[in-house]
Amino acid sequence: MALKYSRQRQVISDFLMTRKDHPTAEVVYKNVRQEYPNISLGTVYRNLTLLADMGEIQRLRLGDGIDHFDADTSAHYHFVCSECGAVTDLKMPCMEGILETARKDFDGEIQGHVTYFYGICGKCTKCK
Amino acid sequence: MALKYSRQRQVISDFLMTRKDHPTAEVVYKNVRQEYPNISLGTVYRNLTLLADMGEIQRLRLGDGIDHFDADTSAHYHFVCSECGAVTDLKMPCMEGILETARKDFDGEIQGHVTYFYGICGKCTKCK
DNA sequence: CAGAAATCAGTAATGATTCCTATTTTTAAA
DNA sequence: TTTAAAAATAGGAATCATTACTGATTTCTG
Repeated sequence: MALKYSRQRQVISDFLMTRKDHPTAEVVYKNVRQEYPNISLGTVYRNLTLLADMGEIQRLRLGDGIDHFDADTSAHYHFVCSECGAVTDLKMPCMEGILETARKDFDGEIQGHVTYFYGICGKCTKCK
Repeated sequence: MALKYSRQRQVISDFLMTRKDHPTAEVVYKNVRQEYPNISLGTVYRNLTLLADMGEIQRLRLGDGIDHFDADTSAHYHFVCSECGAVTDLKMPCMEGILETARKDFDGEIQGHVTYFYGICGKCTKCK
């Protein structure tokens, strides 16, 4: 067996499942530390990467230069607020056909696409 | 007047226009240095940011953690090779309507979207 | 239970990018 | 053309997210 159980990985995974705000590694670290005070940041990073590689979580790269993590591994789109940086899910269907369109006249294999939307979130709109 | 002419910025801008491969700041630096030997990396970064802010070039964030720059400021999509990292333009129309779809049931202002495709480029496909 | 293999905590290293400062350029006006 | 303020530069230090390293600890299999 290559992958051994680890209490730390379990706690990280459990924490991520409770969140719908797509936290960063740093946020995961700070929260997990509440119940596991001497977990190290490196362990958080390593396990987030492991979980993502196993397909149990999703790593989101949304242009802010910081990786966000999402326990919801289904295909769905995200919105990023340019004001406060909040990341939220969008209730829109995954765009089928977009890959077909991209494949036209392309020399190579297109395997997937990344899409996210940006703008000002509801909360920030109201605060102005 | 706020923005003054700078020979360095001109050279950077000129160089970028000759390229269709969306180079990184580091690549711009190495190339520009051929004809401008003591330009500094900080100057390259500052001017790329300035040009992008002025809308004269485009900053591309394609998930590899390194910013790429594109002198073509028209709306178009990119393909990133997961094997070699090459970035190429796709000849597909900008997806109108995608913003409308995203705006449905969303509380906040959606201003735009970022989309890129990934897979294995033609060159890497052949080399296997 | 023992021993190998994986994981950990803590810390150092990395790499892209930004910031800082004394010096040099640019530019508009005298 | 000279001048002086504002902006830009070179070079290097600092930042920040992330990864790598290492000796100690935990997990698992027989």
